[in-house]
Amino acid sequence: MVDSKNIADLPEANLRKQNRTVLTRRGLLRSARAIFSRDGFEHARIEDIASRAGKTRGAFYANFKDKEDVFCAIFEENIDRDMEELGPLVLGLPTIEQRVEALGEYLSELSKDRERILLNLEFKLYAIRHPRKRKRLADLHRVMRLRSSIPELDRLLPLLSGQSTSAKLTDSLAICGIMDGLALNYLFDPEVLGNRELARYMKLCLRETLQRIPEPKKQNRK
Amino acid sequence: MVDSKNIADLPEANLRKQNRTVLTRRGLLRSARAIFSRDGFEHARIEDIASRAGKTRGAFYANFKDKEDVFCAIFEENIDRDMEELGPLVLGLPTIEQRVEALGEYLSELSKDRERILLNLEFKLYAIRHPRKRKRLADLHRVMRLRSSIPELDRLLPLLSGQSTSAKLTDSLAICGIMDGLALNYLFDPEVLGNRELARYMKLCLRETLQRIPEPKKQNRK
Amino acid sequence: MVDSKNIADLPEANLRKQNRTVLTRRGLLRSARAIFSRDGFEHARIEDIASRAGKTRGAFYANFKDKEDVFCAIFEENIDRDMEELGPLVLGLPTIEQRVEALGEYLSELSKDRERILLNLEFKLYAIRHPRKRKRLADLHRVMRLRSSIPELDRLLPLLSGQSTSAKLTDSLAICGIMDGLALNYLFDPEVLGNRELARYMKLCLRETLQRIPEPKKQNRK
Amino acid sequence: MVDSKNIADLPEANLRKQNRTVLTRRGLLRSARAIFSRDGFEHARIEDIASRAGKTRGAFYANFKDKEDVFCAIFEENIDRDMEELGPLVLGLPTIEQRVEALGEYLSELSKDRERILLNLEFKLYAIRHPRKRKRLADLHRVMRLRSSIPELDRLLPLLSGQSTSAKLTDSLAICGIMDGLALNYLFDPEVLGNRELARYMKLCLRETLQRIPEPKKQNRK
DNA sequence: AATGAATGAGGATTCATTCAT
DNA sequence: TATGAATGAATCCTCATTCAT
Repeated sequence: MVDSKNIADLPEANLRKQNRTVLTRRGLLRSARAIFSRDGFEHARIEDIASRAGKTRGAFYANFKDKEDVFCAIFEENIDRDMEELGPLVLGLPTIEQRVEALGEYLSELSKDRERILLNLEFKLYAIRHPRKRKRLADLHRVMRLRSSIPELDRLLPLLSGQSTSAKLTDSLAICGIMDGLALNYLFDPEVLGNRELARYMKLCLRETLQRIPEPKKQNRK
Repeated sequence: MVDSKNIADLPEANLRKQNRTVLTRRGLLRSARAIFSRDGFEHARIEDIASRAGKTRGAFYANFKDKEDVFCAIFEENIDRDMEELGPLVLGLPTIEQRVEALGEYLSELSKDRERILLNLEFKLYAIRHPRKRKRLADLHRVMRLRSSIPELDRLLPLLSGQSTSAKLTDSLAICGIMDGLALNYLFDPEVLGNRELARYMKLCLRETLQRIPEPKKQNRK
Repeated sequence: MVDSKNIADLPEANLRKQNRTVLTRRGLLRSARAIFSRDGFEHARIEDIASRAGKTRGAFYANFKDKEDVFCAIFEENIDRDMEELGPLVLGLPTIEQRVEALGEYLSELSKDRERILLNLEFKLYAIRHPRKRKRLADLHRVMRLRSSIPELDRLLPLLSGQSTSAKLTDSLAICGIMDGLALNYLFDPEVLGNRELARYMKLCLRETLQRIPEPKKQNRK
Repeated sequence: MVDSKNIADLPEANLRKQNRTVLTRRGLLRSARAIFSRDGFEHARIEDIASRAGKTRGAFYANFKDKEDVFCAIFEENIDRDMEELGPLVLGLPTIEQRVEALGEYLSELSKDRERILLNLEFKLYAIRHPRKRKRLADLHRVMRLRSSIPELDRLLPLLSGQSTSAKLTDSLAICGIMDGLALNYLFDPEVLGNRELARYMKLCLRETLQRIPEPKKQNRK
């Protein structure tokens, strides 16, 4: 008796319930991004994260184990989202120089996404400072790189094909690093380090990276 | 006689006392660098800073107003210290390429100074996140740039002379930024982004910066 | 069915929760009175206040912003409570002299309420010493006077009706002042300044106050 | 040899030294009065006391055992100073009413000496709150009363002669109490409780006190 | 799943007091 | 006697986390 009622009821109720759950979690994640990027990991308060999402601490703890848990969840979420945008953007372009141009533009645009930049730095600093956890976090980051940049860059930038996977990783990381640094300093002093410079240096480094192997063919650069 | 003794005594005592004070302060500063770089500004504990210097919290508060005060003091101390090392190092070299080489080497070496890199990032993040204080901190940083890099780089790298001051600032900051980013990512994943790459990218960007104006002379690069 | 249960449940739960909150707050206030009066505002420890109420510091801070906050809350609570007792007590009596008698008795009784007296002094000293806040605190006290003593005394003591409001205020404050002083000194040295004297002086001053205007009618005093 | 030199030198040196010592102590006491009255006993900081006297904490501890020590010293100092001023002021007047008038004027004037009033209240509160020490402090206060007010009031106000010593004490204390209270409330709200009222109530109570025994002779009051 | 009261560890800061000079 | 660096106890306050509902 009870069952038959439940069988009919539950799916619908579950659906709604599940939906609400998903929405809550999503809201908390969005909120956490904002707070972490505004205040940094250490200074961020669970309560601020919850209340910005219109919830209370209880909701937070119903969805995440602790502060570090959301923190990681944020980056796991990022992994997939990122390059989905990059592929379509760059793949269509015919020449390397155009791709460099588009990619540089894209990355220097990213650099102005304050939230993203600060989260990224926060993540790396956190990973660096917690050696116990570094492996886990670095794996997470490595996964991000492997899953996203390489396959994509691979297809995007055929000239890289000659390199070993590890060399590609290195180059990707270097480009990320340069982006990190330029973006950080752009936030630090936008008047001095402006948009234009951001883009210029991004492209310079991309170009270098992409042409490392066929370096003698300098005529390509024209 | 008694007087003369007193006259002699007091300064001596003062000297010793002053000396002790200076030593304590110096010790606390050194310790603060280590702790801030290890734990980050927010997570750093005053007690850790004090006890690492063999002192107690009281000694800390006798020397600094609060955490932020030491934090700033560290960077004020850096300002003068920094480029004193750079001048002698590079000025002696005759050709630009040699200077680029030496400077790149120096900067990529700096990038491996974990403490320094992390402090730097910490400083910039802190400044970015505290707009009220950003002006003060950015001034501090600007002063650093203006006082050190420019005059020095100016003499070091005559090819820059043609640029406006603000363009020089921009370039300096960009180089710093790239260093920040590469260094951060080197710490984050030294296996993937190694020494060699660090130096390579540093030099690439330096070269670009230094040759922006006379860009046509690309044959120099060979 | 499930719905109806939920609908019924939540308010009930809320009620219980709210109740608990109110009880906690009330307990903390009661406790704060005791501690403040025992130790004085400055010397009072939050922890003592909390633990005397069977709670921890956290509970305290969940209910009050800080020490000053409870302190004010205590007096805000007093405002209403006070004269509720005075009205019934005195209004029933027919002659002025009886009222003076009853009021004097009441006030000299109050003077022996150690907690109350010490809190009152503490409050006034605090207000005097914090000019920035004095306005706020004096307002609080003024309100107390205006809301309670005046309307009440007004009805209680018709002979005062002829006076201006400000004169009434003055007289009320004077009576309070004399009570403060006598009570303080009673606590300071009960052997020397005893009950009887307390009452005697209270009544003397009341009589003076109440008869200031119709002062010629000295025969009433008999 | 040494002696002869010392014999000649020391007295002079001692004199100067002693002088300096006395001045230091005096300065610290004066400063302590100001600080205690401004901040209250608990909140007062040794360093504030010292630095207001142009000295450092060391000088303080060279002259006083601890905070409570200065606190008591202040009142011991007061004991003698006080009524020295009162005698000459009042003794010359012929009639009781004139003396009441003068005394009332004097006391209401005292009530406006902020420092004095606050110190007095602080002293009494402190004594009340430290039962262990209360005896000592109350003795101190009793001595003050016995040494100063009574003998003086005795001579000043011959009508009191008929009373027992303890009754005189009581009356003195009552008058002090009323002064305390009125003065406190005058500081608390000078706009409402002004000069005039202060004096009026002081005189009222004095008159009552002084005429308690010959109370029937009401015609004297005219 | 969500609330919000309560806990209690954690850490900043203050200051009376000591002590070497 | 006086200085001032240093100590360390005392206490405020914050906040991650738990838990009853």
